[in-house]
Amino acid sequence: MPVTARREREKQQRYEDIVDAAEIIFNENGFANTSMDEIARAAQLSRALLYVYFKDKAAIMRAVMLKAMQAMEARFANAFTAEEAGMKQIKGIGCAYYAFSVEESDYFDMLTELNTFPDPEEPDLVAEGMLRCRQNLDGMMVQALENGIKDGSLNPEHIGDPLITAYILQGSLHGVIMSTRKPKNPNVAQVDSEMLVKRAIDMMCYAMAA
Amino acid sequence: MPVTARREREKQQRYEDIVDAAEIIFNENGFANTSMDEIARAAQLSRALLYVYFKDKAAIMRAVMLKAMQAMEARFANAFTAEEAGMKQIKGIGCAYYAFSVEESDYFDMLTELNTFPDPEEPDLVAEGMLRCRQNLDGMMVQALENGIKDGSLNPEHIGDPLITAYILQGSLHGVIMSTRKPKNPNVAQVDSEMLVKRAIDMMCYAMAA
DNA sequence: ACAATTATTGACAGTTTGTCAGTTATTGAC
DNA sequence: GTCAATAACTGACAAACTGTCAATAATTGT
Repeated sequence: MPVTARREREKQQRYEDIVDAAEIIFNENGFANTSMDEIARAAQLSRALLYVYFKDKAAIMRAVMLKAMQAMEARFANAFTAEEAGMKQIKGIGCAYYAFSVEESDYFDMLTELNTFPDPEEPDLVAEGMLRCRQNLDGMMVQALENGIKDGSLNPEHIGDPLITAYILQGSLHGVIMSTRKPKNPNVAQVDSEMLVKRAIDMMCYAMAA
Repeated sequence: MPVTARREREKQQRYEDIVDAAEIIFNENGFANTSMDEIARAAQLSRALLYVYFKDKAAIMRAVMLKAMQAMEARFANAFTAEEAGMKQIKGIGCAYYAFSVEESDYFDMLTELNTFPDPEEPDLVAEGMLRCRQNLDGMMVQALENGIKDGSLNPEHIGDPLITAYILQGSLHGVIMSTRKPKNPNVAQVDSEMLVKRAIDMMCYAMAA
């Protein structure tokens, strides 16, 4: 009689209901302009119940951010397995990052916010999930770089420590895409952002090519 | 009888008092955890008076962000004028950016936040100042790139449209530095961030070199 | 001296937050 | 089926914060 198990499943379901509802509202109004009341209404629950499942609004936000990271991880994995050669894998991951930023732009923006978002007071399951996700992302990049060194498509001299290079690639690509997303600078708004990002990817690849 | 002028100066002074006080509190507690009351107390003014000078808390934040941009602009200008050759100017600006992120890290973090910060409902003097600042930044980068093409230190084929390349350089460098600043990823925390950033600069320069 | 203008503030109404005592629903034992 | 125990859920409260406005205080020119 797995009654405990069913309870557990229902609890999990409520949790996801809340996160799914919050995701919509956050994307509509932004984190700061969203109240717990709105989330509760969207999830058809009482506001007080939200506090049973989450410490506060920021904790809900982090749960949504984890979803965003996992969505990106899936795209990275697709791009990674679609190619054999290291250079092509790197380029593929770069393009996947850009596609992600266009096709799941809300998630991309959440990952941008994550950079300035406060960490939880005490690590929880969400933080743990984020960490695993990050490690997977890093792992794929490192693997691709090592592949490229082995298969001769990348220059080991230019890459040095693959982990460091992976950080550089991720950071710079995120920065470039980010700078084209909310164009407070009217000049940037006018440029073709796809071309710009592709050029950035090409520059990095050129700098690493054998 | 420049009594009006003195009034104007005093008004300007109050304005700056508020911004200076807010800057400290924001950096201590973060924007979200700062109340108008705290700012008012720090500036030794009544809370209501803040609303005479600023529409709301976000407007004060934007004023601080403008200061941050101007601080960075000054560093860019120093680096730019310190060199003659285009390549050296670009590299110098890159290093200045990193130095800025270390020596004025609070300002750097504010500029990171600026990416996800809401724009004012209606453009004001602060927004105008930011725009000018951005144009100056872009202008210096473009100038340096054009210098490099003229003096043969940079490869025009690899640069293409200097403005596009300027955006790429700024975006990617900001992204790389940002990714090393709040290391939610414990691995990143362990790496030598100066080395990492310098390597990123070298990669970009290598990709543009003649 | 005083009317007019400008600067400043106290205090109010409206939101939102986090909590907790209390209510309702579900379960397993008998 | 009944009922005590446990779990799920909620109404309602105190505290904090926001933005505004009428009222007060200070400064100016006449």
